[in-house]
Parts: sequence; structure tokens; C-alpha cells
Amino acid sequence: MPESTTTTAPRAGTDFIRQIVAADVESGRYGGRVVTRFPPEPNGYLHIGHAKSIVLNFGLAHEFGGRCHLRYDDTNPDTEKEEFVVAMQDDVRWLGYDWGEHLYFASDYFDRMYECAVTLIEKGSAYVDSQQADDIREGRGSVTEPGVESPYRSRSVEENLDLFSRMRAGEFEDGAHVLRGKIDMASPNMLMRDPVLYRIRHAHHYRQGDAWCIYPLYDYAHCLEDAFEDVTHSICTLEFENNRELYDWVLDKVGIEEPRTHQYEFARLDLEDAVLSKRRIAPLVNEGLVSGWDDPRLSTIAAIRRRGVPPEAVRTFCDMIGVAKTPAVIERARFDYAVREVLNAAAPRVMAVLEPLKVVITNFEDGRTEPIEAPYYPRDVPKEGSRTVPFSREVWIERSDFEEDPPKGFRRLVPGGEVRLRYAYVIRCDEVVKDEEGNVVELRCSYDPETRSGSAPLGRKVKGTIQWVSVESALDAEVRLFERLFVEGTEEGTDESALLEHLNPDSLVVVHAAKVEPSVARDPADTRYQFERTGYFWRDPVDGAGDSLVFNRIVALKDTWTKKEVATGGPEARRDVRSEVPRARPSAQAKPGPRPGPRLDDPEVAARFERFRGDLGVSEEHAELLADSPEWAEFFEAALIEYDDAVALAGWVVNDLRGMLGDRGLADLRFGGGEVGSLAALVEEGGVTRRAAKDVLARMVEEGGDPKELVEAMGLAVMNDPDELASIVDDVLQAWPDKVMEYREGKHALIGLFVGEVMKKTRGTADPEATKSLLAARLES
RNA sequence: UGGCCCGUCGUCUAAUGGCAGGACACCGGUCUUUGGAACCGGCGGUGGUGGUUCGAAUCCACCCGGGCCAACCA
Repeated sequence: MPESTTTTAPRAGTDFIRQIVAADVESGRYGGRVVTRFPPEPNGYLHIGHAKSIVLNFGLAHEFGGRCHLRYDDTNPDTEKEEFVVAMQDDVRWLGYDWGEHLYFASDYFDRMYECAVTLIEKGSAYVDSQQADDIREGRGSVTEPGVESPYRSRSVEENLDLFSRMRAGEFEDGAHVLRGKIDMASPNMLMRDPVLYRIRHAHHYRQGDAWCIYPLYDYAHCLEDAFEDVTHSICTLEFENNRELYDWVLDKVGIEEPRTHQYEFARLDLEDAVLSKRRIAPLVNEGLVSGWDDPRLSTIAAIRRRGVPPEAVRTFCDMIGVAKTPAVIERARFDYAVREVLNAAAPRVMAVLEPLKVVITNFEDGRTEPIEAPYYPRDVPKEGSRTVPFSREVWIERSDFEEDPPKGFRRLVPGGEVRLRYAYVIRCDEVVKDEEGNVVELRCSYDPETRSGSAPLGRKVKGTIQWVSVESALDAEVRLFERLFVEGTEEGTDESALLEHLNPDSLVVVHAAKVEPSVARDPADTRYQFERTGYFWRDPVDGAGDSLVFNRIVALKDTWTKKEVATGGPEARRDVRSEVPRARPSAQAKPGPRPGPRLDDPEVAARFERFRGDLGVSEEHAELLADSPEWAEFFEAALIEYDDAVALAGWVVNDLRGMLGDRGLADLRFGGGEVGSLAALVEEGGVTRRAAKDVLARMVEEGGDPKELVEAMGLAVMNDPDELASIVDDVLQAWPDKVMEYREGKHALIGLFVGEVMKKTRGTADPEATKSLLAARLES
């Protein structure tokens, strides 16, 4: 398991999934067990989006002392391969997670799934349909029209059983029959219109071989897989929201009882500029626009790994972005930040020059080499270690660290100017040597022997410090710089050919003649460095595996100077393509918005509406809602018998009760309108505050009960003693001295805090008006 | 067009009827032998309109905007 990461991560247990899990653990719903799973289909490569799911599922299990399964959802023989099974395990392990003995394959459950299907048939909940695929599709209807029932829908259980076993026995061609759930062809949820559960497919399965010729479909298989494994929290992405109803239906019908697995959905990761789908990466690979599925510009786990991003950075990133239900696009900068955050604390610093310019130090003895000990880490990174870098008469510096005609604010080498060579001496540029075309080919400088690093005389101010590599000891290296693959528009929906037109021509820049200090030759090949002032690099694990040095830039250093240059159009303004894609934010304007009005064409509705609105004076909105269904109208009428303030009652029923109902209907309630009426009456009489009454109502919704008795039992009778209130008010004020001061300085919004605190202490039994005026009086004095 | 889901600083995310907070980005400063890091400060938000409530980002209604669903894929 990964060591817990970073200070930037949100507090654990705050996202909605963690809240659900924590609540289930708290309530003992599963006896405190937490079982999650990462369920990929082995039909491609894992990408950064999967990483979010992996980090969530394994992280959750780890945090709650549970376990997380790695389960291959391999129910489709056409697309799955062993190769992907292996690669996915590598990736999950690389990310730092361990499934222990809990490695599973859906295909291992085929026998059990078959048995469950038989059960379904026996219960009359599934039938064999013999229509063509096209007819099934057509019969399903559309989102606006109900479907029609299959002519085979009413086959007998015996016939279905017979047909299904013969399907399994291989008596039929592909597509001849399917097994369907018998649900509701008119369901507003298309997935519930008799979903196909099994299909015939005479194909070789990479694990099961030819043992099967019928294969279960996702909606049937997945919930059973979870149930078989005793998964408690089955976490998936938002596009499966509609599938949840079917998930529960199958488990119900198969007879899996609570406590059982439940599905929760979160928003999948969408990373700015990243191309994640197989469909969109494949053409890039096939046309050679990238070197493969692990090309460092891609966002597959393999690519991220090859590029050199440490797994901890991926975890940090996933922690940073949180888990929610809002479909969101994460800025690239956040990923880069996570990578730098991890690498800054871990990577040894080393010097390299990407575009070398020769500097001859004219007053340094020719042939002499001075060894300089240079620390691997800056003083603010608490790590030890150093290496020796040889200093000599000729050194390479970065071409961009010299300007003949410097822009304002340039802090590097200029003609006649001084700069410090990192860890070494201060040099002055005495002469600029050019070729016939006027290109700068060499700088002739002099060094000040008094300025050796660490012993520089005080008061010596130098504009800047630059990195260097001595010519005699420099190692040649190839360096690969990666930028975003596309210059614009990678949103889903952009079609592939349009995508190809937006390829960034500079997404890969190969520097062939970089110079690196000699110490790196002795380091392990997988060392991740910071090339000082340039970025984080490591040797490409494929092309840099041999003797030749090939470095990948993992991520550049944050660079506030170049950014300024670009902004001011300075001479160094270059095509450093950063993420500057303006993203249109959907503007949600308010239009007048006419209310559709009550369905007055229905005489019964019209009559009820007239009574509520006209006779009782209920607001139009409330009258309409109450009149619309007989059930609600009846409920409201019942309340009216107990208490005659129709307007107040309408508020209770519509605004409060509706919100508490959640998935429940009125019929699920263990009380009727009468109880709501007496509760409202109780409030009116002053027996209970409205605030406390809401808690009572909420309890009634959960457990039923009589309002009056509940007020008593819950101890929520209104607090009438003014002295008691005063003392609580004083307590609260005393507990928040700084807030009291802020209030007195004018932040009157804090009154809410104080009232809230009093309410909390009194569990809502204090009269809010009285509390407020008392508070105000105390705060003014 | 039916159903389900989602709208909070530029971006991501908290606040679960009671102080709209954090992170990234951006801007400014301090420090610095990395134009890095660190530290300090600033900018900036509840899609709209009504309603309920002492009090609404939160509950209710409508509107607007976005996503998902009509594979014998997952």
C-alpha cells in the first residue's frame, strides 16, 4: 500500500463515496466490512482515467481496513486478450496497489451465472426471445415512445428452460435466440425494457476456450460478480447511473438478499488535452503519429510510466482532484503540479545543457581540471548527498542563457556582464565570437578566482546563476521534450480525422546534442533527476536502456520568466505551447420561464385546484402541486382536518415533506396527513418550534409515530424559560470571542452563526426570534 | 421529445438549513548561488426567477445550461 500522500490532499473521508462508506461502517450495515473492486475489461490499455478509479477503490479499501479485488470483467470473447490481463496487472502494481489473493475473473463465474439465469426463468422473470437483433432493437421503442412486447414473451417456463439449455448446448447459430429479462417494455428507463441477458456467440474465449457459446451481458453479469464476491460498494462511473435500476432488479430476482452490494456512481476523469479512448488512440498508433501505446505524450498508464512520472505523483493527483458527481475537465496544470510536487522533494539535481554554447575561460589554466563538490539537493530539500563536477577552461552553457541584446529584466549573461556558474565561479563575458553569418559560436570570458562557490566575498552581487558542463568531461545525450499532442479541441465528439488535423507539430522535440555532467553515468538507469533550471528528466526505459544516454523530460520546471517574456512579446517569446485553449463555458441565462399551469383540462384536478387556490387561499404553486395527484390532495385534506391553516399546511407538505421523501412515495409513509396536521397545530400552539418540528417530521418519515409523543420522547418541547435561554446565549457568545469582535466590527452575517450555535445547543427548542433579539441586544451592548 | 443525473471563484472541490472555505491557475511581494522550491499577500464564485424559513449554495416549484440512456459492447 502506498504511504499516505501529501498535505494538498483533501481530508480523507470527505467525498460523497467516502461518506456513504463511512456511514455504512458506522451503522454496521455490512458488519463493518468494506469490499470494493476494480473491474476492467481486458480489452485495451489502462489510462489515467482508470487510475482515478483504481486509486479510489484501493484507497477506500485501505482507509477502511477492507479489501479491493482486481476482477477482470471478461464476458465478451470478441475483444478480450490475455496480453491485456498481464499489462493491467503491471499497471495496477506500478501504481502501488496489491490485490493480494483477490484476483478474479468474471468468466470463472459462468456456471453460477447460468444457474442464476435458470432461476430467473423458473420464476418467470426471464424468457427466450427468438426475434432478430434488428427486431429486438425496433421493439424497444424510443426515449419518447414505449416499446412493444416480443411475440415470444409469453413462452412457458418449460419451453424457455428447454430453449435456454439448448442455447448453451450449442444447438443454435449466433443470434438465433437471446435470453431476456421480463420487466417492462414501457419503462421510461430504456434499460428496463426487457434487457438482453444472454446471447449466443460461437467464439473462442481467451480463458474459457470453447467451453461456452452463450455469454452473459454486462447488466446481468456485473451485479452477480459483485454479489458472488461479497462486494459491498460497487463504484462505477456516471454513465452507469441508468444501469443501477437493472443492477438491483437482477439481484432482487435472483434472490440475493440484503445486506448486499450497491452501486454508486462518480464522475470519471477527463483531463485537458488528453486523448483517452481506445477508439481515438488507435489511429495515432496505426499511422505512426505516436510511437506506440506507451508514447510518453499519451495518457495511458504505460505512457505515463515510460515518461518517468512517479506513481506517487499519480496518486497525489487523484487525491487532489477529488471525487464528485459533477462531470469535470481537469486542467493539465494540476497534473503537472502533482508531478513537480513529488519530484521536487525526491529528485537529485544535476547539470545539463540542452543547446550548448561554448565558453572559454581565458584566465583559467589550460589543461587544469578543478573538482567541485556539488550537493544533490538544495538547502530546502532535507536530503543528503553530493557528487563531484569537474570544472575546466572550456564549459558549455545554455545558448538561451546568453543574450547580446537582452530584454529588460534579463538576469543571465550579456556582453561585459557577469553571471555565476552554478557551484563554481563568477565569470564575465569579455568577447563574443561569431561566424561569418553572425551567429554567436563562442564566448570568451574571464573568471574571478575569489568567487569559488561557498567562499565568495560578501557584497558580491551577481544578477544570476546558470548551469554549465565542462567540455572535456561532458556526456553527449539525446533529450526528448514533450508537449501537448493537439493544439486544440480534443473534446469527446471531435471526430478522429478532425483530431488529426489539430496535431501539434512540436509535440515531440528531440534534442540530439545535449551535454550532461559525467556523474550521471554512475547512477542507476531509473534515476529521476532535476536538470537544474530546466526540468525533471529520466532515461527513457526503452531507447535509453543501453549505453547511449536518452532522456525524457518528465515535466518542465515552472517558469515564470518565459511566461512573462511570452506575455510581453520579448525576443524569447517562443512557440512554447501551453494550455491556452479557451473553453466555452455554457452560459445559463434566465429567461422569463412561464409556468405550465395546472392541468385544468382534467375536471378533477381543476376542481381540487379551485378548492385549494380559491376557497383555501393556498398559493398557486402549492395548490397546483397538491391538486395534481389525488394521492397528495387526499393527504392534504387529511391534514386539514387536524389543523385549519391551509397555507401553512401546504408549505409543510410541499416544501418540507417532499424534500424528506427522497425515493419514497406517500404510500411508503407510516403516517398520514392527519399527523402532519397535528404537528403543524403543535407548532402553532407554541408547543414546539418549527425547527424542532422538522426534526420530528424527519423522524416520522423514517420510523412513523405520533407527533405529540415524538416531541415528548425526543425532548423537543419548546424551551420557555427566558433565564435558561439567556444563559445559553451567553455561553455561545463566550465561546466565540473573535466572532463577537468581528460582528461588532460590522460583520452582521455572523448572527446566523450565533443563532445556529444556540439552536445546536438547544436542539432547536429555543425560539429563534427570541434568540435573535436577545443575541442582538447582547452584541450591541 | 420521455426518464435519470449534474450546475459553487478561470479550473477542481468543501460547506449535509447557520461565518461561502481550500487547492490549482493568475497577479504582487519576501527570500534565494535553480527566473525552481518555500513563505506572505491579492484577485475571484453559489446559472436565473419565485417560494418556504428567524436564517437557503443547501428544502420546494418553474426556467436555463450540461451529461447519460433507444449494442445480442462494457
